[in-house]
Amino acid sequence: MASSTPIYRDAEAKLQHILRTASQVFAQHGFEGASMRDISRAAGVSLAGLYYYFENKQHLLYLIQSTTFTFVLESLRSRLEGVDEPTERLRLLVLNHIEYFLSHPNEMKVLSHEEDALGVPYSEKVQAIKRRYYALAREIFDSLAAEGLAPGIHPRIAVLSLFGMMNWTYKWHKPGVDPDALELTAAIVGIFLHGVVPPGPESKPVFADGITAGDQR
Amino acid sequence: MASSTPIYRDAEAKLQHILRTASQVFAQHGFEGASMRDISRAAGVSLAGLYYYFENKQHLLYLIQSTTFTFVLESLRSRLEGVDEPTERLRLLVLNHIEYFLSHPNEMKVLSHEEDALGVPYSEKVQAIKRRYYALAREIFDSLAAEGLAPGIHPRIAVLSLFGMMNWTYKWHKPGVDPDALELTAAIVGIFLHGVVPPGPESKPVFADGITAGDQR
DNA sequence: ACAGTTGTCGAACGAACGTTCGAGACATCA
DNA sequence: TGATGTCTCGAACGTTCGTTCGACAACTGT
Repeated sequence: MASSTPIYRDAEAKLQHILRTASQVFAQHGFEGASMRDISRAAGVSLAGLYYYFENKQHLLYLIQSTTFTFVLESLRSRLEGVDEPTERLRLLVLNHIEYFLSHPNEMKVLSHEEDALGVPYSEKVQAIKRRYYALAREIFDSLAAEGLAPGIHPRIAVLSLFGMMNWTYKWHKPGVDPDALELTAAIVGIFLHGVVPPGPESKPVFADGITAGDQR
Repeated sequence: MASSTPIYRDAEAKLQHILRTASQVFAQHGFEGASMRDISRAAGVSLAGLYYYFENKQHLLYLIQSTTFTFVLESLRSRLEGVDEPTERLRLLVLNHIEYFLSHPNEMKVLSHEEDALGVPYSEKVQAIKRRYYALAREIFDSLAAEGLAPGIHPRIAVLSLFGMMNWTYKWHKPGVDPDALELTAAIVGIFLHGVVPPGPESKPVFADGITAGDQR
């Protein structure tokens, strides 16, 4: 059973090409704003020819989101292997995320920006991957928190704030002028772990009632 | 000249009603995904009747973004008046932003999500407000930084990371289950200033090369 | 009572949309 | 050579899109 591989002349490669091109078009005009004609023109495939590779426009978006998200998740899993130190695991989470963001900006913009564009049944499948990804991040954070946590930090909010810092980058990061993945990762991890204020002898915690301790200095 | 007020039977109020309703529809389906017919139905105005209040769909989006952004900016300015302490000014920035996010989720989602949906000439006007808002935030941060900054923090990245934490909230915040504006503000300011790790005698700075200082404990 | 402005709407416009269909080109293996 | 599966496409389908137009009611100031 050596030659049980499917036919595949180069259909698989062409699908990947279409997915990459469609990501670019979706990133530029949004899912609803981009037409199948835009994609067919950009990919160099006839309008009808596109439908050989997927069932409809939603399915196309699903393919992009699903493969992108799966790759990011699996890439993180493999990087995490054999690493136990919680801080380093957190750094790998951020690095993996940021690296993919900067190297595949179109795909990641589509992933971040078109979350709600998918309808059932596609949405559930993507949600499932997202939940696994979040659970892994949460697990990493909880290990870190076990070593000690600043007072008043809710784990859920901490993790979502971290994702906020990471996912927002697609809105402002300009390759070449802004820092690369390694430096940006260090910056975000630094802020997340220790904040922007240097550790001092007298700390000034901020309470929910708005009173800042140690006002006069 | 006491009765020099414009005619305004209730046109201004009705425009506000349409803007609110349209924000809701845009927030739900996205700018491109929402049709003028959706908005007319939701607002209880005929399709043609909408065009008495604005020139076209883009103008409608512009009105939403412009008034929302202007309100947030002016609201922040007035809160900042007479407050000099940098930490408290930063807290007011976050509080103002988060409060409006939680009290006007539709408008803020449209503001965050449909940044690129506007074309010239509308886009430039909104960009101008955004630049003023960012400049004010940057000014607040720089005052804070003048009192001391953790090593390796780029101001631009710090401010944009803060905006990331704040602006990402619309993707996950569930009213009633997640914290209210005051508490959420305290959480975000706390992370931004001091991070999630408690201040300890031996700090563990993270360098760009990925080596964590003080590995063994 | 009249003229003018403000506000509202049904009906229609051309354009663009996602999707389908049947035909045909090309390669494969009998 | 002929049958079969893979891949591609022009042309068209019905629907929905943003926008416009002309008519008309209601209110205003004279």
